[in-house]
Amino acid sequence: MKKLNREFYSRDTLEVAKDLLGKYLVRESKGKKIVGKIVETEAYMGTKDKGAHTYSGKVTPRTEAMFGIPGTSYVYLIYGMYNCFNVVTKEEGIPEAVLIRAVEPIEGLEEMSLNRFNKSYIELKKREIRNLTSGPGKLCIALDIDRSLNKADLCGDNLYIENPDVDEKINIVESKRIGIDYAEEAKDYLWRFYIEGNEYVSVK
DNA sequence: AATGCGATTCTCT
DNA sequence: GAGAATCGCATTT
Repeated sequence: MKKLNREFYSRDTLEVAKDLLGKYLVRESKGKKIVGKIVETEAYMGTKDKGAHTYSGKVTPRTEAMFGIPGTSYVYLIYGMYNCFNVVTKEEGIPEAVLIRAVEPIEGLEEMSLNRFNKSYIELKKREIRNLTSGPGKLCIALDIDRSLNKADLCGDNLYIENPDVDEKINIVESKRIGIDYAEEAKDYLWRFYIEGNEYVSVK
């Protein structure tokens, strides 16, 4: 059983965020399979986190997904044009989630390239290859993830996460989260995790 | 009904 | 390193 089950997600959010590093995010749509290795994550800790959408604790149309069952998705629109993909964790009613900030392209390179730059993978410049999936908005474009996948079940078949066949040793770096300067003391929490030395991490 | 702005990315300089 | 693009949501009138 390679696919991560509900129990994996039904744990402490910081643990899930770290354990997701090195796992394979799989997207199946239109008969195509796209796979990226998760290399960067951020934890958002519900009502005690000023950086989280759910800090107020109120259920709203946008944040409703974060209150859902662990192992489902929370996809939201940011800056009017980009989607961000999160994994809902902990337990139903506790609005915590892990933002997937970057993946490393593994399989379906041609499909990713077409989604991102509308041209073939072999035509990409080095810079474009590095920018395929090195950010939360970028990976959503590459893996064809949008808000139609909000509240999707990650224990299903369209979008899921699995263990790689051979897991390699990784060093995890802990650092401050990106883009939440308004979050007062919470902006300094070391709730961002990434694989040391990986080229696809968005901010080193 | 109106307002203000963001868990980003891209393109320039 | 700075500025633009762009719109749904949360909050305020």
